[in-house]
Amino acid sequence: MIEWSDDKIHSFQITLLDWYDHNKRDLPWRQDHDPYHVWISEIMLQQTQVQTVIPYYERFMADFPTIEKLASADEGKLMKAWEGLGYYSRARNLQKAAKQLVDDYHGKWPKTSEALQQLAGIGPYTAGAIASIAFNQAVPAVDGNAFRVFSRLLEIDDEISQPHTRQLFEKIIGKIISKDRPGDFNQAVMDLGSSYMTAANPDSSHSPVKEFDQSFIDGIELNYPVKNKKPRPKAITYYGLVVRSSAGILMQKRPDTGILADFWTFPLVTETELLTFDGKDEFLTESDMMTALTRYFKHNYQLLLNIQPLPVKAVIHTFTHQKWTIHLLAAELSSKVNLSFFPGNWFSQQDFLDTAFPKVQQKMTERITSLDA
DNA sequence: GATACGTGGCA
DNA sequence: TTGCCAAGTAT
Repeated sequence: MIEWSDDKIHSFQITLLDWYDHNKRDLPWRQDHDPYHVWISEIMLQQTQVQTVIPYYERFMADFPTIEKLASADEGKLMKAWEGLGYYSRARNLQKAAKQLVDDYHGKWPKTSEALQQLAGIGPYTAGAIASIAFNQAVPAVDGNAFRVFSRLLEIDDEISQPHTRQLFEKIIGKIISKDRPGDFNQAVMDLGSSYMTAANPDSSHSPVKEFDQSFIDGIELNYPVKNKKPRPKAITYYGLVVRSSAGILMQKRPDTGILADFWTFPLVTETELLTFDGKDEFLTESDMMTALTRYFKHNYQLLLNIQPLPVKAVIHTFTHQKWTIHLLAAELSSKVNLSFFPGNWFSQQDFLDTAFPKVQQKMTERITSLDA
């Protein structure tokens, strides 16, 4: 790691901000510095690309234009607005924080990074972004761009996923950040990181700060940032049941913790769970599997099912840590049944239009729809 | 301090 | 198809 003199820091600030003034992206949330606008955009942009966020941001502002509207919003409507963006706890924390602001802060924003981090869903990065952009506080906003940009500029070899490394970057950037225009400085770093100093195909030779880029000068910019490899998603096989009645299709509410918390999906059973229930290591025939599934639902929910395979391809969906393969089966309820032991509801066509679903359920729904066509 | 938490794009 | 990336936070 190299260090910069005060003169070099000043020169870097001038160069970066001059480039930003002439080349900054025209984004919907950059029309003003309203903390509500900054906040919503920053939450949406977590682990999500700008082009994906733009239409969501526009719709969100039309639906929930103020903190008060967001705080009092119907949760189903809020989730519908977030549908497809992923990391859904972001949306739930958004409303939780809106209520905090209305109830505990009388609708007045705290203006320091430390105070902002007391709000649900706001961590060190987002707090720094809001404090600097909306309130002109000279604090760093260390996101993936900042890690990449400054690790390359200064050849910082620390592994960036280590929590301690964030503090190192905050300290370093805290010295380099423009004290006059901290918000523009932080945003300039982000624009730089998404243009000339990208992860895969950087264009370092045309970068406005190439003369400050030690790793480029040394021809080793792709060595930065230093990052650990992630484990591959764990493969999980599911059986998904399509149960129809005159009232609609049977949907099951997921647990309120874990992946896709509180979302509605077709009833799902993991192959592992079913094998354990059946006392087997594997199913030798499809018939054995369906027999076990029938017993499983009868035993756990008092549901009597007549199951048969559906002529559709398995649904494959990959999350960050799990890869699901879902085999779909048709199931008829035999005669009159009591659903009181089953955590589910019959969904009408209108329900399917009104409810927010995760992408993996949308894929399953498409399979069924293609059968009808 | 590892791990969980969604989705889409790209090579 | 697989791996990795894209403006992180919570536990």
